[in-house]
Amino acid sequence: MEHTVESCAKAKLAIRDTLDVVGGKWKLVLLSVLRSGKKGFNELSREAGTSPRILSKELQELEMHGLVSRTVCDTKPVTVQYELTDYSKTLDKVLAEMEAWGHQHRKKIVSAS
Amino acid sequence: MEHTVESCAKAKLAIRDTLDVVGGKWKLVLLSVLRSGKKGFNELSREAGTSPRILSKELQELEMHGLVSRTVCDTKPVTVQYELTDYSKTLDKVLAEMEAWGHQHRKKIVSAS
DNA sequence: ATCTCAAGTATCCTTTTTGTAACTACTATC
DNA sequence: GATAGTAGTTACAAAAAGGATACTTGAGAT
Repeated sequence: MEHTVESCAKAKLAIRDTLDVVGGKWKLVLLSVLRSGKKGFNELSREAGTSPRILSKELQELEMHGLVSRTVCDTKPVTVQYELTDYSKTLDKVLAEMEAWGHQHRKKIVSAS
Repeated sequence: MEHTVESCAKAKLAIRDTLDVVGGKWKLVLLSVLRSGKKGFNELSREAGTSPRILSKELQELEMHGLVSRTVCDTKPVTVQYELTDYSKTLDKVLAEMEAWGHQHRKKIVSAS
């Protein structure tokens, strides 16, 4: 892999595109949490640690981008299931690499102190 | 790889740690741009498309985290070289995966319209 | 009737981020 | 002396993001 000025312009664009979809404080965390299975709204709110307002907005955006599906279940009280889509699996490697990096970085920081 | 609730708590933390270091609009873009070689301040500003104010702040943070080195050269006008550190190479896979994803996502979107 | 629980929404406010544009300091050049 | 190029900083404003809390709606349980 070479790093010319032109190839970097492409890379820059791709990075930006990715950040537009999964950037911000919560989207990757939500995807990561949803990997352990489908979740209801409040359940997700608890596990991710987001307030309902934020969660609602983030989920709508993830749904728009085809990364999460929302299913209303005919139970009483009505429940909703949020679940990863097949397309979201294309992000698996990104998530895996970020998890791995975060993990090793924390170890590095801790051992240095 | 299994996705239990506990392993997801770990994953969540790691993702958060990563986002704390390279999250935001510019850091990954700057790292990506710097992959084509060391750059001066204004050069970086032009290529990345950031104003000096933002660039200055972002570079300081990247330097603090050991991802970028800053070298003052004894030229007239004084110039400064910003360069990737060895440690920043640990992010190569993350960057590569994000680039790949952004690239395929754009193709998908374009072909759908 | 009242309480509870689900999934959200509405309101309000604070913090963070981003951007613009001007300005500094230093030197070299015209 | 005026101008330009380097690397930033400062001041100010605008926008985006994030957070806390209360409220809504509908049905079942007490």
